[in-house]
Amino acid sequence: MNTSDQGTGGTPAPKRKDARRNQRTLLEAAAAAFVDAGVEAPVRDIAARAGVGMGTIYRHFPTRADLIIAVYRHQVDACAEAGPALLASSPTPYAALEEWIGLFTDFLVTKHGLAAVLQPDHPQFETLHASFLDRLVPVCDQLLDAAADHGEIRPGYAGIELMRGVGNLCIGAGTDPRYDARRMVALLVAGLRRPAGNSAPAGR
Amino acid sequence: MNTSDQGTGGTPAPKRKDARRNQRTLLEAAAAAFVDAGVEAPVRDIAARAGVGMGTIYRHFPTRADLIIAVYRHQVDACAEAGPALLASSPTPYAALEEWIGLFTDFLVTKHGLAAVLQPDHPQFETLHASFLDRLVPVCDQLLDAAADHGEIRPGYAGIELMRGVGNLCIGAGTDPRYDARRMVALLVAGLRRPAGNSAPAGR
Amino acid sequence: MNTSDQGTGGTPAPKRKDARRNQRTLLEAAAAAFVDAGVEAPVRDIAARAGVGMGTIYRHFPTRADLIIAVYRHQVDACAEAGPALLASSPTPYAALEEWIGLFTDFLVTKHGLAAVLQPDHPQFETLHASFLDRLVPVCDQLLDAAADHGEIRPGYAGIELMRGVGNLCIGAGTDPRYDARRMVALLVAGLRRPAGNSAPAGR
Amino acid sequence: MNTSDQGTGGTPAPKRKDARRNQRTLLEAAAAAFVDAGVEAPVRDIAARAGVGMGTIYRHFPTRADLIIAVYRHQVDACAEAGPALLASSPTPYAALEEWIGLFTDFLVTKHGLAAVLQPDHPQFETLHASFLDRLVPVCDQLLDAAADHGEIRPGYAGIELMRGVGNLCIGAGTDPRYDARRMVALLVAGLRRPAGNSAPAGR
DNA sequence: GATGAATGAGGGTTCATTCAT
DNA sequence: GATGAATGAACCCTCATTCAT
Repeated sequence: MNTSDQGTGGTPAPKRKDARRNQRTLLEAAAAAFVDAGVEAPVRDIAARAGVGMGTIYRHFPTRADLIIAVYRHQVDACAEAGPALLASSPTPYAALEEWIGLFTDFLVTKHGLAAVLQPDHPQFETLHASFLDRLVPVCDQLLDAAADHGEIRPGYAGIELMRGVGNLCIGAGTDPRYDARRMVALLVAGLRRPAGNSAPAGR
Repeated sequence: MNTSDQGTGGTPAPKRKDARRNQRTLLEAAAAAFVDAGVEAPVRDIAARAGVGMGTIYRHFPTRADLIIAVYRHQVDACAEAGPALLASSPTPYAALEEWIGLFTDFLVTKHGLAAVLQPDHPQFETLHASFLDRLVPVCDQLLDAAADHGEIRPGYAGIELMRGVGNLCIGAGTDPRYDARRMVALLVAGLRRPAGNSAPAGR
Repeated sequence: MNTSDQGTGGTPAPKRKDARRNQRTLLEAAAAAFVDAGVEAPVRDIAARAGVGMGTIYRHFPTRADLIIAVYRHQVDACAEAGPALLASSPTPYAALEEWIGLFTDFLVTKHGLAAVLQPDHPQFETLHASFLDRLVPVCDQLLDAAADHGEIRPGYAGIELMRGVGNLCIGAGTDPRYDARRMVALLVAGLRRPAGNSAPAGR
Repeated sequence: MNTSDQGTGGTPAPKRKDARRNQRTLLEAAAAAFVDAGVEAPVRDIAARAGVGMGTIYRHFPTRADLIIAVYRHQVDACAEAGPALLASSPTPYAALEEWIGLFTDFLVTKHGLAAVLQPDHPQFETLHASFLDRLVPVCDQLLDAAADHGEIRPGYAGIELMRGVGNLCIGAGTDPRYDARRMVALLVAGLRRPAGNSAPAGR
């Protein structure tokens, strides 16, 4: 596994040292701007925070999706890697699933505005959508399968839908004190549990 | 008691026949525009669809919130009224809850873009938020209470959070065939069920 | 002198009694609106104050100039009529002039925004300009001539320019406590006085 | 000490050569537009005249007040600087005052539409008002004081009111051949003269 | 490479004026 | 005649994106 940033896709790391430093500055500035103004923060603002010109941003990240992906890259990676680890260390697969979904939820909830990005509204965001989910969905699938095999949850649920569901539940988290995204996510995951006896959720 | 639009409040029906017809046209155009472009669809576009000038929209609906509320008014009313009816006709309160949430979900899923509106991001949307939720939350509370009293679900969940959760799950429904909002909503509602024995969802 | 409003021009008085009442209401509403928002007050506002439709205003006063003229008609008339009276009753023609200019100034200063109307900026306002000045300029000329004949002021100043000057000095009166239009008008009129010996104002 | 525009404050000169040229073009276009359409000339028109996009105007002059100030900056400065010079070179302070007011009048008369700006109507124009008057009023005060000390004029008149008065007299100059603003200004200044014997202007 | 100036589409809002009812 | 609904031109302002320096 080489160190150059080629894994799942994304912008290749630039050669020159100063350019690399520049890119890091940029990502930090973007992350900060995203926190304050959402992932749709004006390019000019991000550039200003980073102390660079707007052109520099466009050079490094031709589309906004590229920038967003890069900003959250590391955290997505960390989350992906946590999956197998949790499966190995948790008492049961379901517990691992709960834990892992919790990690993902924390990630989304903390990063204000990110969740909204997983919406396939804007055409440009397909890239983005794919980039995030391609990395995490297999992990989620693995956890779901393990829990299902273990008889803890009803089978037939795909990682992709669970991820999208959790993502959606996290939209707007933190803006309304009466809405606690984590509680709702917990409810969703609880819904997966094999019911005591009857009354399986229909799903239509 | 005349049939004109006096129910719960909102924009009073205009006097003149043509204006009334116009208002209806407007609402239909807006609904269509919302489906295609979300509730932030440009005023100009909505006016063009309706074949009227922009001023006409501003006359009938001074703020965007007024328009949105008016567009969904009837459906929200219908949904609110369905609650008690279902409670009376269903075998158990939980069944009524399931059914009712299904209605709400259908409403949101069909009206693409509406769900995004329940986000308390934009200040203007407080009005809107209130208008929708004030009407439906009490109904949901009633159903939740009944089901809890009946021992079918765990107590302690508020209508507001469930509504928000369901609303969120419906965001972007229909844009991705792999994501079925109704399935996820069903899962969420299933999560409310009193667990057979152990392992209550934590909720943090 | 007959009572029907035909003197200097303007809208002929309508025949029916209710229409005449309507017109009075309109003028009062317009006057009030002009005080609050200047002579450019939105037609809709004036109509609303008068409790009539906008169409009614357009019927009675096809152009804004017509309305403005009508609103100030009586006061302009009164001012015009005061000229000869003052000339007859004042100790000297100059005193009459001072007094009369004072009346005119009071009229303009009180009627916020009117002064700005005497500006020949907007083409439409020629009508207006003429209407006001045609009535008052001869009076002013008469007073100037009398004072000049009496040796109290330097000859060669026309009523039209003095009126315009006074009108201009009244623009914006009342918006800035440091600017007292009446003081400046008094200065202007004082400037007309035949100088003791030397240094006649050049005028370039 | 470089020549770039750092004097009294205002918009800093941009770094790039093309931007600087652009700014000049803009100022000329704005000046021309102001002459034709007043200081409220549409941003689009000014931009079109200058052959630039509207954004360019907003970049250089974020508010309309900034633009207006910049347009008249140099001339206001020149006028301000002329005051002390005239005082030094003129035979008497009153002569200097006459001369200086003449300069100010020429400035206003030539720049049709500027005078209207000194009206404190629109809130935004406070900035503007201040910017112009803060520069010139002290000069005028100095001249008034000198003339008063010299016994040439009656004391008690403030620069601010004289400036406003002159400004007002210049409104609409050049649109009506029968109105010569310079003549009226001369009259106003003549009114300041200590009267031969009696009859001081009242001022109310 | 980096910069940030310039562009201009895009969206909101107001209000004089016309004209169906 | 009176009404007030509808029209749409005219403005304002923002910001993604390009490209000269």
